[in-house]
Order: sequence, then C-alpha cells, then structure tokens
Amino acid sequence: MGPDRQAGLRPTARRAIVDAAIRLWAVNPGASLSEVALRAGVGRATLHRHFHGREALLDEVARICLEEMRDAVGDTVNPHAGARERLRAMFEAVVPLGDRYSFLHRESVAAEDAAAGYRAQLDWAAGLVSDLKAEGDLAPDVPSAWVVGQIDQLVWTAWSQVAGGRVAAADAASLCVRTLLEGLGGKR
Amino acid sequence: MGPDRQAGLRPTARRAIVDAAIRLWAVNPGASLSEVALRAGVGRATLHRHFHGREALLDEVARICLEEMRDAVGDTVNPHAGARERLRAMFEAVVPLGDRYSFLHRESVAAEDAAAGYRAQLDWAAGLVSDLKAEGDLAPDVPSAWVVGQIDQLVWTAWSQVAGGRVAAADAASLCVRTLLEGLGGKR
DNA sequence: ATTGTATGAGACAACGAAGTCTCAGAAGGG
DNA sequence: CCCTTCTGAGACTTCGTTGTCTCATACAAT
Repeated sequence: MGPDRQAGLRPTARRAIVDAAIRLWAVNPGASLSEVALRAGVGRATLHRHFHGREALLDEVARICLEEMRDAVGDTVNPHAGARERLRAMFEAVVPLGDRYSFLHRESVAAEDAAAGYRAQLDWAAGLVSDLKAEGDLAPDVPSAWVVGQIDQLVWTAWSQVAGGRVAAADAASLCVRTLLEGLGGKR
Repeated sequence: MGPDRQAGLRPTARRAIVDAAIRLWAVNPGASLSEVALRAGVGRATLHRHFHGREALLDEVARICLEEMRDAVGDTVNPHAGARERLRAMFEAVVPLGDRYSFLHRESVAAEDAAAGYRAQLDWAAGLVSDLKAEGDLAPDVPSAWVVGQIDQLVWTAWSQVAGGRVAAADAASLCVRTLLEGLGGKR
C-alpha cells in the first residue's frame, strides 16, 4: 500500500528494514542507511530496492508507526468508557510503543497521509482532554494545549523509564494517570 | 578555560558562534557547520580557527549551557527557602533557558568536565526531590527517578509551549509546579 | 529439476559536509 | 598613522553517505 510497494518484492525484508529503522532511529536519528540495513540483516542494495531513498523510508516508517499506534489504541481503549478510564487505557496501549512515538515527535514527515494521521492523533487527544474537562476529571482553567503537551511527554518519559528499568512496565500507565491528574504531591 | 581557547582570537566571534550553535541545534540538531557559521555572521574558516571540529564545538556549547544554567539557578534559587519554593524558583530560572536544556538532553557529550557538570545538575535535582519528600511536598511512594524525569520533561515542555505562544511566560513556572505536585485534576 | 525472481556482495559515481590553506582586507592597539 | 592580528572569501582535498549497477547465488513455485 505504501507508495514504494513493488509487486514481487519479498515482504519480510521490507518489514525487517522498517523495524530496524524504528529501533535505530529512536535512539540515533542520524543513523545511516548502512546501519539500518545492517541492523535489519539485509544488504544495502535491498534497502534501496524497497525504498527509493531515506525520505521514502522515513515516510513509510512514520506511516507504520501511526498505524500501529492507532490500532493499539483502538484495541485497548473502550470508546464507551469514562474519559479517565480511556486515558488510562490509552497510556497502557501507547507506552510500550514509545520508540514509535519518540520518532514521530522528532521528524517532520513530508508525506501527506502520514501528516494527516498525525493530525488525527492530536485531534483524538484533544477530544479526550475536552471530555476529561467535561466529566470533572480535569481542571477547566488549565490550557488544553498544556495538557496535550503533558500527555505527549508522559508517554515518552514513561517509555524511557521503563526501558531503563527504573519503573516497572505494569506500573507505568497508572503512574502516568496519577502524575497527570493528581500530581505527585504528598497530600493525597 | 575551554580546550580550544587560543590566545589572541577575538572573543566576540567565539561567543557568536556558540550562541548560533545553541539556537540552531536546539531546533535542528543536524545543522551543518556552514549553517552555524552563517547564522553567527562569521566565515566558515573562522569557525574552524576557534574550534577544531564539530565535536569540539559541541563540547564547548555543552559546557557553556551547563554554566549558564548553573548560574541562573544560583542567582534565582534561595538555598535556605523551602523545597517547594526552591522548585518553583528553579523552574523560573531554567524554563527561559529551554533551548540550552533541550540541547543537553539530546547530545551525549564526550568532554569530561561537561559530563561532570551534567551529573552535578542531576545530583542537585535528586537532592531537591529528596528534600521535597522530607518536607511532605512529594509522595514518598513515587520513584525518585520518575520525579526527576518529570522535572526534566516539564522544563522542556514549558519552554516549547512558551516559545509557541500557547502559554504565557509568567505562568510557566507556577504551571510546572502545579502540574508536578497537584496535577491537573478537577478536584482541587 | 527448472525457471522466476529476490537477494547479497561488491564496485562505482555523485554529492554534501568537514577540514585545510592562502591571500587580501578590515579592525584594533600602539 | 602604522603595524600586528584577526577575519572573510574562495579554492582545494578528504571523507562518509547516498544512490546505481552488475553478477553470482539462494530460494520458491511449478
């Protein structure tokens, strides 16, 4: 479906390349295509057969990341649940995909469909924030942009803390919700 | 002072280069040395006269950023004040230096003195967190690493929100403290 | 077994960035 | 005013990455 999809090329190599790029670029955004190919266990020429250039790979990676995040959220979040529970479920779904996430933050993606997907994600978050306010879970005087920014950063922070072994994966989502809504203050 | 300091070279050009690098690399970490020189209003050769290479400039920039942040904190934070007030003053001092901050987050700096300065900053934050817990401003069951991570991210988030005009500069520090300690929940 | 076809490895050219050098000119101190 | 020294501009080399191409090989399907 991607713009670079060529009938006949084995899909396994393509997936391996994308996965390697995600993991590699999440840590080192400047990593070369040689490194990506090496990490993917694939020849450098094969990478160029599947993707016409760095930017094409970047766009495809962004597209896949957005798709995975959308699917993860769709599978985990019950749209009929309360806003607070939806928030928690969203963290649950998205935190393990932190590498996908960090990536989308840094790169400005040129491809139009990827940009549209990104806007859709932001809209979803904005809607959740508005529901949280409506249900009294969120103070109405806080700028919504600030809340959305906090949610964004919480995902990334949580992922790196979990990846660094400083926080248990099972605790991450609740810790995110607590941090966002109740804060970390002493008087509970 | 800096390892590249050469007696006789005009210091104004050196400063201009460092400032340009900070502002440029805060937005685009991959910007070339030509772009840095251009932004600094300085010839490309002059840049190489002052710094032996990209890494040398990077180290110097990191050194200066740490120094400026240390000074800003030292000027603004009253060490005898309560932990909560110190936290607020720290945000007040550091948020305007968000570009310095973002920089230190991304780059792994090779220079030893810069790395030591970075560790010192983290230690200072860790001490503040421990004081916050001791004074009952912070829940003792929250992992300290999580709190430090949140403080880190808050500075960066606040700076970008202020820079983007979505939050007033005067509100940023209080918003940070409130977000961290009380959270953004509805029941205050 | 045979016939596509994708793949890996290597050679190759193109390109941009990094780094060095030279020289004429501007800036600053005496 | 003069002399020293730094600066800017450009030419040049070096280097890593990117992108293309070829060919022998491995693999899958029939």
